[in-house]
Amino acid sequence: MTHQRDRGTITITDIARMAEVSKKTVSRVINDLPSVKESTRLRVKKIIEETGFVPNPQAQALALRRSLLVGLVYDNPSPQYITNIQIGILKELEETRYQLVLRPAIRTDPDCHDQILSFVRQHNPFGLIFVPSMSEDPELTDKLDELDCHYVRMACVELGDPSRQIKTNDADGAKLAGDHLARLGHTKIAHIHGPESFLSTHERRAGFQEALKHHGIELKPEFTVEGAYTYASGVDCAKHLFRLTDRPTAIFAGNDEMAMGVYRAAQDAGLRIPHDLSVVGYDDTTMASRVSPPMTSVHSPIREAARAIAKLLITSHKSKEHKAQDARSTIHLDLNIRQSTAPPATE
Amino acid sequence: MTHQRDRGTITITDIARMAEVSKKTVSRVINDLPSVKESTRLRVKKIIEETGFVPNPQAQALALRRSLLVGLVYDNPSPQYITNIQIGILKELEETRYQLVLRPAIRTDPDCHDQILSFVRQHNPFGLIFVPSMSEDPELTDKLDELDCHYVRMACVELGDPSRQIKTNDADGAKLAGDHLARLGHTKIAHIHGPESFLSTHERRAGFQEALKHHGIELKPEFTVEGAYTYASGVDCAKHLFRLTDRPTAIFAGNDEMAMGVYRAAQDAGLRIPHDLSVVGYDDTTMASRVSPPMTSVHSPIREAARAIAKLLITSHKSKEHKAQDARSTIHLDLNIRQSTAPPATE
DNA sequence: AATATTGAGGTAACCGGTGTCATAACATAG
DNA sequence: CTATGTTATGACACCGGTTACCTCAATATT
Repeated sequence: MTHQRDRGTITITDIARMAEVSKKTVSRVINDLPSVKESTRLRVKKIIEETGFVPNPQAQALALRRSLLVGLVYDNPSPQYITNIQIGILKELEETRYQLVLRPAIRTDPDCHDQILSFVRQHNPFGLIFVPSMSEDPELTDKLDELDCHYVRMACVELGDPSRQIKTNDADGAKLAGDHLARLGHTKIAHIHGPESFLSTHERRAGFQEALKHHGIELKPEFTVEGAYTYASGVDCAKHLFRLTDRPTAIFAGNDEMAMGVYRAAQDAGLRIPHDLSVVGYDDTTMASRVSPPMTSVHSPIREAARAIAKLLITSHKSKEHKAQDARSTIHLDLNIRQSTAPPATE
Repeated sequence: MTHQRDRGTITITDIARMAEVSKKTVSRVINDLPSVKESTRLRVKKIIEETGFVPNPQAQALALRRSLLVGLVYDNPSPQYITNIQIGILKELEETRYQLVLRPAIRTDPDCHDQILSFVRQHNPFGLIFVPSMSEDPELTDKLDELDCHYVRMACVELGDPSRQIKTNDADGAKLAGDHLARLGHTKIAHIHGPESFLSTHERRAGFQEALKHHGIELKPEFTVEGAYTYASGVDCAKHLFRLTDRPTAIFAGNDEMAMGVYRAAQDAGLRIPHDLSVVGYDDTTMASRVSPPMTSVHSPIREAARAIAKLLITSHKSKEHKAQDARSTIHLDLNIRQSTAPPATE
């Protein structure tokens, strides 16, 4: 007589009874542990299959001190960016039993670390996924190591164990932008970069600078201004550049948000894009293709990168000596050339 | 001698020993249950306070058959919308122990229901939050009722228990749009609405139509076209409208995405906004304020609504007879008038 | 032949809480 | 001063898994 419970959920005890073995043996089968005769293993598996039994996550979490939760730690406020990250991760987690939990953070918040650490201590997540710029905090990762918490990171450069990270190679992306503008014949090229506290700022600026240098063009200090990766800062920085006596004919903005700000400032200043000013963005957001004229932007496959990082979290945990190189090499950057860039107007 | 465990986590047993009471009494204090002498309660509370003890979520979930997970079920793919929803919910959940788990769904997927139901059965979430258009599925909610699963909904109309729902009153929002265009003097007004399968489509269209009627204007069938709430469909629908012999002088799009499509189509057709064509959107996304000219759009406080719905989930569970009217009444819609609307050009 | 090793499997305690029920302490009524 | 509630508290099983440890037979080793 089957003694059904609350929602008629089947437990490991039910399976054990049906297969006429002990709970422990069923547990061995579930976890693919040795010391189970092949015939027994098959018999148990068959019953599990037929009944659709799935081990209770809470009970496992309690016993193993490790839940099925995967925490996504982020601070980038761009909706487009963060939803792409989420979609990528969710895609990878789809067929697994893991659940994605959102852990937004504010890096400047004094108890930002504590919030994450207390989440880890209380909920014993399977692991954490860090995306920029939360991934760039070495102190935090040190603390997590102490707690023996599993995590992987997405970042623009290598920082730590390469087998637990996906590198987005922002410098390479910026090089594409620099190369493109130089080839068009621009020489008076400006760059609006992000805040110094972001590694991507340095990477993108360095890559851009290197590409220009390769073409014998100097990125002048007065043509290099600091924005905040926001629309408003893009407007301000562009206005500043337009006021210079010998204004630039091309601007590479550190991200699309700021590039959109450049569009606005250009319009206000009566500059036509691309005739009077070429603009290149970074991120290739949806907006880039919808503005008028459609904007040239560096495209980074965020979704795929997010999926790869989620995969890494799951696999790197099992096989510690796993090679992440393959995953990393799939991150392919390219420049989406649209109508916001053209050769400089002849005087 | 304190026998520390793995991460030095303190358990209810530790507290019990320190307070010289049984586990059960500590449990009573934690859950604010009666039958605890005031002096005992205070003593236990003090120790809990001092040690920073927090009950283990997995153990509670196992015993109570109810976890601290709150599932967000959505299918709206707009990044801006969904991040606003998330931000609002997270804000409300911040000081609680609940964790937000993402459960994206595809309504047309045949096993969309099964995925949600199996999540519920396996993870025993505290509750689910449904946002449009996932909230409009009566079959699904019936099944959840069977499972005795707690849920709340955000929707544009009332559908079921009002104390477990937040109404966004889309019809009222659309009325604002209709009223605005009519007051400007437009009579040849078109509406690009969403798919018929969305309740918001009907609400917005009805509200818009009613506002026009109030001004003695008819919403002609040939000026009412169906889009898909996407940018591309907006472009197509607008192109169709422009080809009509007596084209409209104003268009109200069912959402900003489609309104952006109208912008593109207008530009391609050489129509200047607002001189040749007035455009009104719905949602008041970030893009609305950044396009050129900045777009008039119906503003709905999504974030606040999301926060309210999360609050409802938590509170309605405790006091079943809780009044949700207050929460609902705070949802205040308004029209953000920008430069995309103007009186029709005189012939 | 005696002993060690291995394989297959079971038993019982445990993870950290909560439910049920019994009981001690105390207050009130008769 | 006992009878009777009521309040405060604890003992113990249980939620559904896992780990540590044990048994027992079959095989390998000396």
